[in-house]
Amino acid sequence: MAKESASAAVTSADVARLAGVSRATVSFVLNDTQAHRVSDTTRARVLAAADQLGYVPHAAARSLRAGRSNLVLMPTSVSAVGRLVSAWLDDLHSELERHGYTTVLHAGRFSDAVGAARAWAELRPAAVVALDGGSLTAEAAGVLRRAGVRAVVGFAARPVEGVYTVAFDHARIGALAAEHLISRGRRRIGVVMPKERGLDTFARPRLAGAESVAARSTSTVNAVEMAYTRQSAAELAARWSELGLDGVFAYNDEYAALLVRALQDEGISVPEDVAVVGCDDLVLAALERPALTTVRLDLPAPARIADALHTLVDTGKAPGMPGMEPVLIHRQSS
Amino acid sequence: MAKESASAAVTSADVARLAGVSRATVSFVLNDTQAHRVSDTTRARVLAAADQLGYVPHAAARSLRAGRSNLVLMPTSVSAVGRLVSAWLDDLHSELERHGYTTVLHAGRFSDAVGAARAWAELRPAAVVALDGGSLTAEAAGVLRRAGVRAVVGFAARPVEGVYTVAFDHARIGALAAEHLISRGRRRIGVVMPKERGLDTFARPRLAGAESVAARSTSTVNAVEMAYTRQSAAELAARWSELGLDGVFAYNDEYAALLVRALQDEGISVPEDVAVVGCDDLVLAALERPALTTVRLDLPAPARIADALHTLVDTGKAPGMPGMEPVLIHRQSS
DNA sequence: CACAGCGTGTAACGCGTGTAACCTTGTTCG
DNA sequence: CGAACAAGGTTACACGCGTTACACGCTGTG
Repeated sequence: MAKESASAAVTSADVARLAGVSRATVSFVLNDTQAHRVSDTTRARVLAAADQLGYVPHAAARSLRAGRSNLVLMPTSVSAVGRLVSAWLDDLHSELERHGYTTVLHAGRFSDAVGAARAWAELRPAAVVALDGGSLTAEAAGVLRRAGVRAVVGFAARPVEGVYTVAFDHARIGALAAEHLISRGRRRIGVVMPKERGLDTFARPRLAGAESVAARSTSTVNAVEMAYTRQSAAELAARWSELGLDGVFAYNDEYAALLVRALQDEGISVPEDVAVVGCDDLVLAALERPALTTVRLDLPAPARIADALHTLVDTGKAPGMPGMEPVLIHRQSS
Repeated sequence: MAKESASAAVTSADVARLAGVSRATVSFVLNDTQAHRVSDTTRARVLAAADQLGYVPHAAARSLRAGRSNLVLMPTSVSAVGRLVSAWLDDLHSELERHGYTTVLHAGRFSDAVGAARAWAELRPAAVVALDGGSLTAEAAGVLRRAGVRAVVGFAARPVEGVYTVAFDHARIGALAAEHLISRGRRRIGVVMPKERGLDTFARPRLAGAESVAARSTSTVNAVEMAYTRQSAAELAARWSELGLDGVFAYNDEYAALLVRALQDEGISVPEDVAVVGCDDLVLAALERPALTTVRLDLPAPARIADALHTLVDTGKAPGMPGMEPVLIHRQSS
C-alpha cells in the first residue's frame, strides 16, 4: 500500500524474503508443484506474503525458463476485420483462454512478409494464427519455425509449405458473386477494390475469382477502386455511366451499402440498372433498401480451431480442419 | 533451409559459433553498440552468420535483461470497438511503432478489474492503455504499477489514482444527446443499452449523463435494452407504443440505423413519431434515410497520445492531454 | 547403534540477453 | 626503452523463474 516509492517490480525473491523462506519454496507453493510437499504453515506464510506484496509472476522469465510460451499471436490490423470476423475473434480468444493460452492481436503492416514474421517471432509465441493467409509465405513460415513457434496457422486458399492451412478461399467468394450476377443476366460486371490498406490481400483473390468465372462466359469483369468514404463513393457513382457496368460485387456489405446509396443519389436504380452483391451477410445487409444480396461466410467453429491449435502446439500434428464454404444469399439488390 | 529437423530455436550463441566469435561480439554487432568498436571484417562475418541462420532476437530475454520491455498493452475486445475507434487504434499503433514500441491488443473479459490487471501485469508491458477507463480502478492500477508497468493510461471521465487519465466523458455524450432531444421538444426519452457484453462500461455513463440532464427538466429518461440483431430490434419496435417514447438516443450509429429500420417496419415514422440520435458519426450515419443526427467524437490525435505515452514511460511524468469533446451533428432524424 | 525412509526445506543451475570489466596486441611518445 | 594508449576481442555476471539434486531432522526397524 504505502510502498509507493518502490518503483522496482516485485519478484518472487521479495516474497521469499518476507515469508522467511527460500525462493524455491515460494515457487513450489505458487505453482502447486505436486512433486514437492511443503508444510501447511509455510504454505500459508508464502501465500500471505505474496498477497501482501501483490506479487504477479513474470511471464517472460517463466517462459524463458520453461522453453515455451503460452502466447498466441494473431497478426491483424483492427480496422481490417469487419463485424463478422471481430465477433468470431472474440469467441476464439475465449476458447484459447480455456486452454491456457494468452491471445494477443498485433496490428503490423503487411508490406514485407519476412519482416513482419521477424517482428512476430521476437515475441516467441507458441502459435501464430494469420487470418490473412497471404502474409504467410513459406519463407516467412520458416522464420517463425526457426524461432521456435510451434504452430503456424494460416487461412488461405491453397496450402503453404510449413503452414497449417485452414481452407479459406477468397477466390471462391468472388466466383460465387460473379456466377450469381451472370445468372441474373448481367454482362458487364464491376468488382470493388477497397483503397484501404490491408484489405487488398482479401480483395485481390476475390477479383481473380470473379475474373476466372467471367472468362468462361461472355461476361467481362472490371476492377473499380473505391475508398470507404462518402466522397469516394460519390465520385465512383458519378462516372458510372461511362463505365457501363450492369452488375457489381462490392467487396463487402458495408462497401455495398455505401455504393448503393451513392448510385441512387446519382439516379441509378438498384437492381434495375445495376445489380449489387455484398459480402459477410451483416445485420445491415438485410435492412438495406433494397435488401442486399450477399455472400455469407460460415467461419469454422472457434472451439474446433482452438482444439486443433492446441494439439498442433503439443504434438506438432493436427487433424484436418473443415474450411469455410461461402454461400450466396439472394435478396432484392440483384 | 534444410535444417528442418532442428526444432530448437536459433540463439545468438549459434550465430557466435558460426561466425567464430564470442557471443558478446555478436551482441555488439547486432545492436550497433556505440561504446564498443568492432572491426569491419568480423562485423561482416557476424551479420552473414545471423542472416544465414535466420536469427531473431528473443524479446522476452532481452527485456528481462534490460529490466524494461517495449510492449504496450491495450486491453480491449475487438468487437467492442466500432469503426471509429478501430481506425484510430491502427493510427496509434503506427505512431507507437515509430517510437519503438510493440503494441498489442488483448481481449480480456472485464468481469474482475484486479484479476484482469493481474493478467496484463504478467506480460510486464511498459505501458497499459485502456480505452475502457472503467476497467481501471485505483487498485487495479496499483497491481500494474507494482509489477513495473511504467505508464498506466485510461480514458475516463474523472481521474483515477495512479492512472494517467485522458478526459473521455461518456456521460457528456449522453447529456448532449438528451439536451438536443429536449430542445427538439421531446419529453419521453429512451436510451438504448446494448445487450452485448463489454459495451456496458460505455453505455452506463451515457445513460447517466442523459438522466442527469432530464432531471433538470420536465423530461424523463428510460433505459431500453436491445441486442444488435434484427430480431431484438423488431421486438423492441413491436412494444414501442406501450413504451410511449418520442425520442431515443441509440448508443451508436449502428444501433440507431438498426432501430430506425425496425421502427419504420412497425409503421412508426422518424422523426415525426420518434426522434433518433446516434453516435460516432460513421459514414453510414449521413447515408441513412432519414440522415442520422449523431454525436461526433473527436478523438485525441494518435501522435500526441504516443508522444505523451513515451515521455510518461521515460520520465514518469507527462504533460496534460487534450481530451475528447463530443459535438452534436444535427440531421434529419431528429 | 546404524541405517533406511520420509517429510521439508534449500543451493545451484540454466533459459537468452546486454554490458561492465578485463585481457591482448600493436603503436606511439616521452 | 618503458609506459601509455587505442583497437578489438573475450569473460563473467545479472535479469526472474522452475526444477533437479541434495541436506537436514526426525522416526521406525533390524
